[in-house]
Amino acid sequence: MTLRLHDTATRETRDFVPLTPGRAGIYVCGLTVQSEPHVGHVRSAVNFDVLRRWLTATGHEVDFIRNVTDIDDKILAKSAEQGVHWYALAAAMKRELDAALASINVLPPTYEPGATGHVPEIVELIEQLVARGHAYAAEDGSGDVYFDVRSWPSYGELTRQRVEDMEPAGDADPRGKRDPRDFALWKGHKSETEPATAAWPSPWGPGRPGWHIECSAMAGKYLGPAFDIHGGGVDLRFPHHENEQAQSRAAGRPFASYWLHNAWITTAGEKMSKSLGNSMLIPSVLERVRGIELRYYIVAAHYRSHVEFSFEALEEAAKAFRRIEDFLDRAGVSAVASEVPAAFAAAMDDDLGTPAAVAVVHDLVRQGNSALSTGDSAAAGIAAQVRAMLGVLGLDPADPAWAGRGSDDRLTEVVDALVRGLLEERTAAREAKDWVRADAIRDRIKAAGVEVEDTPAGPKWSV
RNA sequence: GGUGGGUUGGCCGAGAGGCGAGGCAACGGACUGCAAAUCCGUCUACACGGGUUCAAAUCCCGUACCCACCUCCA
Repeated sequence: MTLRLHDTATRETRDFVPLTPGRAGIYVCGLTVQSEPHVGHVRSAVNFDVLRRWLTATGHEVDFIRNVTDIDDKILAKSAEQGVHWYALAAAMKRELDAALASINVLPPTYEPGATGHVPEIVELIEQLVARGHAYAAEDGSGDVYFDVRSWPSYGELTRQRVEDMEPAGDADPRGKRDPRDFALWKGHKSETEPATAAWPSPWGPGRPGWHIECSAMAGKYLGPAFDIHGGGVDLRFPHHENEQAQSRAAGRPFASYWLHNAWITTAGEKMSKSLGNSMLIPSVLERVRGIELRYYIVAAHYRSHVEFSFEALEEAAKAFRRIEDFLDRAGVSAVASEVPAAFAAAMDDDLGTPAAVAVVHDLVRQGNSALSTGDSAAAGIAAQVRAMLGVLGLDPADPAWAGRGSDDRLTEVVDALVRGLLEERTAAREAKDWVRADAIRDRIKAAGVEVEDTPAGPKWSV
């Protein structure tokens, strides 16, 4: 069976056929580093991380490029408000993003280019577009350069919209545009309002890149004129991805073969960016659940399904994940199977059907628990398969990526030593059938937040 | 106005013509000194109104409501 992906450009789920067999080039639009990352932001990263891991697991060599927009209107506006350098704000937010992604085990991209480091490539691409008659310098002397939407007949093809039907940007300043729908490739420097550091030299005078052009330039540089998969959030389909494709194709580059878009996470029906309090920011969410549990929550929903975020649902997901973890604990440290079960592979091949894939994990967990309770030796093999599946989803609790998060090893040793003494007393009481005393000890430990379970192998404690 | 998506059991969340995804919660049973964990079982749902079909949550027509995008957005 081969991987099938839902291509939002054609609205079809079709076989993934890489341009070069055994290789996959993926470009994902990352974040504009202008504020702290929230749950919605990391969903996109997790979704495409799962795609990457599955392609890798099925024998592809993956080139995974995720950009970071480190200069734009918002960064400039926010930094001005806060009285800091724009690059200081961008760098600080980039560190927050890195920390958030690391906390949920999102693999670092093969390379993570930023717009500010690719001005020459951007300028070169704009020059190509001007030379081909698809872009023009603004006639108002602003130093802006615009893409000429009317010069590119297939503009709108990605989102199946006709230029005439598009709502003209009423609020936008038409400046030197030939058509209100033309968009900026290059933004001339505004020396009276913008810092001098936010400008780079260009044939059209000092300025900075427009938002869309950076992705075309960087995808082209690292993945070539044609590459396999372009990803991002649904909101980026238009205008961002439409414009990226128009720019790239107008410059003679075939661009992406498949377009993948992840759906939103909302709160109370609203976009997170609108309703956002601090509680949806990653550090606060991680005060409620562990990173691996947050990741499970994201992975358990299909990437194209809208998710209504709630802490109740998140905590429920955490419980479901602990069931998987508990099984692995009970089964003991195991190997990782080299192959994933066929039902799991089939689910993943079907447009990354992680919900069905997670259901397969749970089926195996139940079988494994059953084997453990009857002393069946199959349990170890099942645990190895479970670990293999979790690995693909980035959810293997034994992955060193999770180490050091959630529990401190030295502290665990200290607690273990203290609790063990009490448990020995309790065991003695139980052997003497002194249930009152045994339960009193268990209650005392519980009052400190430690649960005790009696297992055939003796008492076990957990926080 | 244009474009795309949605409405599934107490809850979360899959599925896309027949064969009950999975989890959480609840209830019953097994196990246990009692628990916990685990296992077995129970709870038979698809917004509404028509239609097609031997068979519809799934296809078609209509209606209602919700969400996203239309140049800041993951």
